[in-house]
Amino acid sequence: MLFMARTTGSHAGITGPRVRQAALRLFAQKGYAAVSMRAIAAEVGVQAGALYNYTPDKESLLFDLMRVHLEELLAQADFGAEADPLTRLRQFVEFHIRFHADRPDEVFIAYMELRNLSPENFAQIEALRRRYEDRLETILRDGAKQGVFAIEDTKIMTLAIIAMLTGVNTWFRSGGRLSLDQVVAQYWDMVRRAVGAE
Amino acid sequence: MLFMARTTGSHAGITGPRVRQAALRLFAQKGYAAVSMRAIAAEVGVQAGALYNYTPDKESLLFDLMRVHLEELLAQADFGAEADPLTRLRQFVEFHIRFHADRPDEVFIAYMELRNLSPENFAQIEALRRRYEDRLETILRDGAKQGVFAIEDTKIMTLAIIAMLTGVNTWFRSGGRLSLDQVVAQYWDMVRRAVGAE
DNA sequence: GTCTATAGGCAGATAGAC
DNA sequence: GTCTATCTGCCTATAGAC
Repeated sequence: MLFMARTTGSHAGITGPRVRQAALRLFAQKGYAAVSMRAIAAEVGVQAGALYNYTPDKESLLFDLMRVHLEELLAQADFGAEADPLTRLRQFVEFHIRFHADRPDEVFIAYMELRNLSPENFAQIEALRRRYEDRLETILRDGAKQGVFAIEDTKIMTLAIIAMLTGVNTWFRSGGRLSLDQVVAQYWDMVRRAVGAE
Repeated sequence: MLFMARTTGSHAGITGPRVRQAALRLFAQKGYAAVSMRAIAAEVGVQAGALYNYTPDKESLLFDLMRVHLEELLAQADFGAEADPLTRLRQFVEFHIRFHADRPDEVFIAYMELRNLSPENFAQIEALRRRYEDRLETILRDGAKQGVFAIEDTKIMTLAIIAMLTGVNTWFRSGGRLSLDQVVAQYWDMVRRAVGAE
């Protein structure tokens, strides 16, 4: 048969993604603990029991959203080690701002709902985040070693830069006073000065 | 009578503060939505019904914690307008780091639990926070006007500095690798460079 | 794969005794 | 001011029909 008979309901294979998307939106809007499985089911258009075909429990839903988000972050955060540190730092700043501005809900959840993970899942998420921080710290250390940057403590500088850049998400709105290009340019100025380049 | 008879139980006047302290600790640790009135009561050592002698409802407990925190912040954030902008900026950086490091639970709640406020209460809290941001923005604008700072957009610089400084709370632990004095010194270096001073 | 029904438990808030 | 008892309702997760 070239054309397979549709199963009843014909939504096989798409409900799963819709469940994750509904959970993402609601968790970001109201907070994990304040969102019931019934609310997620209602957003998808099914009954609560049906959700358990796609997740073993509510926490796994949260964990998977965080894990996938951070794995995508790591997959895309590639700053060629052959380039000079100043170029790599500029690439990092631009990448971080754009990636996070594109995913406000994921970013919000990944920072705000860590308390709702089991210790094992928490450790996994923290390990992924740590790997991302290490990408920036490597750039800073390379630059400091070559004398391009003047940095007293690369660990603090790493955390300070990430906090500053991630803060963009709390106020940036597409279509507002500033374009994302302008935001990137201004934060790049601040970061370049902060590391003592040029 | 110079000496008043004690009322039965003799705790009149101290249960209220203990309720707020228990709520603060539990909200910060587990999140507002995940903490029940029964859990707060257990921490204080009373039954759940007794809490309603001290708060009309659960949300008021949260709101009052945030409001008092931000009012204390504003009351202490006084940077003499007569001094030069660079000195006032240094005072701001030191004050912000120390004040926030002293109150990790209050800071956490005031940033993470905004979603659980009614629209009216949310607006009040945001107004207080905005007043605090304005104190920094005024310093930056004065410095820019006098040519002491080189700042393209004072609003962005304000938010970037506050995000960077508040980020200290996510990793700083008293007794760790760095003293708070060292942290203050390093962040002051970064901020001074970021605004283009000297 | 989705439904209905339900088990078993906890939630916020209130009433009335002491 | 605190207690016990309770109202009313929602919670996560599972069982079994279709």
